[in-house]
Amino acid sequence: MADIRELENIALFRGLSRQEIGMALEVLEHRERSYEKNDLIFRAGETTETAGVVLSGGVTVESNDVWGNRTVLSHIGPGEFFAETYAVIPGEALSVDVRANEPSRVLFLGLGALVRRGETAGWSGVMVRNLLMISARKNLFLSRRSFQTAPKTARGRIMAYLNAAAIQKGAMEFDIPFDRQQLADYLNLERTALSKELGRMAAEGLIRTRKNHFALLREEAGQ
Amino acid sequence: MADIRELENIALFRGLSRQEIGMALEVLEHRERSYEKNDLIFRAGETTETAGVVLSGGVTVESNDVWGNRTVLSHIGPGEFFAETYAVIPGEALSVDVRANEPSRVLFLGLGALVRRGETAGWSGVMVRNLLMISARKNLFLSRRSFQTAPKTARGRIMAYLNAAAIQKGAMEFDIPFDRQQLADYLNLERTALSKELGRMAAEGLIRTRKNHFALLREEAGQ
DNA sequence: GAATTTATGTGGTTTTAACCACAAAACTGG
DNA sequence: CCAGTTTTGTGGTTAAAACCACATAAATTC
Repeated sequence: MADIRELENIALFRGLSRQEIGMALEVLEHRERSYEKNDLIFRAGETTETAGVVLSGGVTVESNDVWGNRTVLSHIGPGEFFAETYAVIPGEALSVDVRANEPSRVLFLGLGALVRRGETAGWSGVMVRNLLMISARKNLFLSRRSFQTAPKTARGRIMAYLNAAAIQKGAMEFDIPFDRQQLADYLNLERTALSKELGRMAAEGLIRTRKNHFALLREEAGQ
Repeated sequence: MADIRELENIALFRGLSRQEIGMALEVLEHRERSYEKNDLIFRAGETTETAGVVLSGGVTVESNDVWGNRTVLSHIGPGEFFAETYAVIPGEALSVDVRANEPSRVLFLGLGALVRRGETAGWSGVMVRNLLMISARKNLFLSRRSFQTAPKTARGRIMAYLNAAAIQKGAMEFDIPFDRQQLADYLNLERTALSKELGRMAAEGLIRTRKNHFALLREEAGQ
């Protein structure tokens, strides 16, 4: 079960005392659940008033059309939210699936209640503002992905992605949360085309990679 | 100058009396400005605590890299917000330019002040919640664009875009806010490739188009 | 640890969009 | 209405990714 200490670092509860977090959990009808790898957490078409917070593990937000084309929109790691957009807009049907990318624990929070409550004073108001920040940051992430998928060449997209990852991790060497297929689906590339381009880049001495571990080898790649 | 009646329909002021809107305008240090076509309103790299509302005309949010590659992220029409994400996150540098797509009037509102004010009760709290809804909806728009740029073929992207436009307008015939170059930059296509594909689609009887007016001619294209 | 499944890489072919040069058409401002 | 500008379309070439079939490697299961 989730410890209050585990929740203190979650952006939604920033600025709240432990006691207030406890009260908030009541109001938000929290519940926790565990998932195995590849379990579906939300399905496109559903509606929800409930958002999820990843406590451990990781989930992917993806869209799958009837022809089997998959688009990976984002990866959500520990402490991060998913489906909060839909929880906040009443009746809006999900346009994405959410899937456990590995064994994961998820805390669900009924944000709909929070937003619809007239009351905005006190910790309730603080949480709405926190939620606004969370939503705004998600905007930035979505924009970022747009820039990573904008280049017309595979190399351009891969570079954009790896650069962003390096900047975010603050290191030239890092793990990514995707396997090859998922990275291809994230960058809107075909898997084997991605593999080939990564091979070429390694041959040119730009990167070194094994599985989901990457190292950027040249300055121009890291900045 | 903006009439209060012009502002009543803006999502940010939903649920506020005219009097409250007046007070809010004070707090938000509103100011209005007009732009000519192609004027830059915000420039990538800047920071702002001020968001914009389009009162008339329209603006585009775009990214331009040093090699001249342009990506059009979105078109903002009357009553809609831009840069509110950056206004809400203190110190976050814009990763996009905002440009007047035609002669436009813009109302600027200092949302930073609103979010940083401790007070969340009363109309101030209502506005924060409205802002959350605005931000959440922008999330949906950004996701939608991701789905429109995800297909690997020009035809797939064009279809995804036109379908979404038809659904949004609730009609099989409509105007789009983009010229050919902008639509190409929105769909991450090369302009002449877009022209050719549109030509092919017209030849196949799928669509009819002249300038920025489009008509979808077959059922399978309209749903 | 053998068998099976899953993930990744490679070669070859085909399709398609980028790219380039230019023509035609539509708009603009005197 | 004309000259100049901007927008849109077309043809041809090239580059690149999609696609397919398969090989290899790694992980998982029993």
